[in-house]
Amino acid sequence: MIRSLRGMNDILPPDNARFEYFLDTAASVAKRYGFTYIETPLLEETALFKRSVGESSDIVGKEMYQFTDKGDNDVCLRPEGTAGVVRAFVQNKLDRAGGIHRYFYHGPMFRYERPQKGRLREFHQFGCESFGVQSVYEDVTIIMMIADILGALGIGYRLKLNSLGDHNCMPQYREKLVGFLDAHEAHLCEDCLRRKATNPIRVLDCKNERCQIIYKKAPKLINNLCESCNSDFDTLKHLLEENGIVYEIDTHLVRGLDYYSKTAFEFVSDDIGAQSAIAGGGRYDRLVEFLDGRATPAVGFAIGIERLLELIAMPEASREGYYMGAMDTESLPQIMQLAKQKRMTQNVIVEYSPKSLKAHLKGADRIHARYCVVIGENERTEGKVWVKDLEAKTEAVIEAEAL
RNA sequence: GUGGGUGUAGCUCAGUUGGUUAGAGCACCAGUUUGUGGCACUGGGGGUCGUGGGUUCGAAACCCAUCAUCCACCCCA
Repeated sequence: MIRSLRGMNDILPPDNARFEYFLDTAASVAKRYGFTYIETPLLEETALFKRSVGESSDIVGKEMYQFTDKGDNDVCLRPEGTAGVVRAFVQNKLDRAGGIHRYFYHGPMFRYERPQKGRLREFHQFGCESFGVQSVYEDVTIIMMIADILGALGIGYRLKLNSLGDHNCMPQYREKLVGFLDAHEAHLCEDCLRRKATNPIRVLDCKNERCQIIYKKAPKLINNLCESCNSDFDTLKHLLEENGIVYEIDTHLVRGLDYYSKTAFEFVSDDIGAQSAIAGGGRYDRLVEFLDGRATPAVGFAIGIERLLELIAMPEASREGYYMGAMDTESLPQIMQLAKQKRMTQNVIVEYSPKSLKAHLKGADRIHARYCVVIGENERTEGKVWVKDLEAKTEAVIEAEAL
């Protein structure tokens, strides 16, 4: 038997209903916030991700589905959504057009990782990207939008917040931190020594207890922000408070992708296992430039759809649609015609084998149909149909055209 | 990439210190006699016990390998 590849799943009932419900909900909220749908290719030039996500990240370093195509191009399946949207933004010269551009997207992402609960090799994200707004108010709006989406789905969460500084204060802080790490080099774990060289900010996220004890005394980025970063972060916090959004500051929140600056946030759930991040994002003011566009401030996020699925509170399923059947072979053609008519506006399932009324009712009930329509000999000779509303438990024999 | 757990019916799982035709519940199909659903009852279909070796008179069970899957580390959505 041929199986799907490891970490790549089919989405079947009943999860597909949740999946669809999530997309409907998220897209309609995003539209209310002025975002429009954008679709970009699943396959992109490898260089795009190297330059945006960053070579020091695990995603680019070891998790990409990368290969050479028949035209000898170095390509890979997208491991995340932002890079492609930014590429599209630049390629279509929207950076030069000026103004504000807001997009949302959804679709599969690919990362070659060892699968576990909440972590797949092919998974789906819903994300938004906003271009051209410098104001931290946009960051707040985006966070409120995620809260709206999660709220509409009945999903509880904790919001973690941090500021990563900008090209002004971050490099200075980095130096300060490296100085601190040099002073404690003898006591650091191997991973941290490696991180010190590649991406020193990441050491703060180290799970090693001995390292964490040391880092308690490490300089904190949040205390080393420049004036504008600091005041933006304050504004962000105040606005969130005023809008009733509870957050916690997590100075160790260092998004894994290199392009973030200033605002970084992560929505986590405590109910879904070790892979607890359900949404993450932040500001990436330099990324458009990195991808050869004109400097454009931007902020965005992505939601991991599979991680939400089991948390979604679905609206109660009600009886829906029609079940149609005949009691004798002669009546079957009429059922087919009735079904054709009704399908202009309604869901209709037709039972093709003639059977007793009782058996039809059983069948209609099993598929949760609202109405059971049956034609027997009596109805056929009179040009009528028998209809029962399985919810109201009422029934009637009516003219076929009146159905 | 590293560690641990688990593979028996469509699903959830039993299966005694190795013993004869491998079971249950749910689901599915059919029936319970005149044209009335959910309940109940009766019957039925469906399994090369993940795969390949080995030990044994005999393996679903014990051993080895392999594959798959799950969980965790790592990292992240």
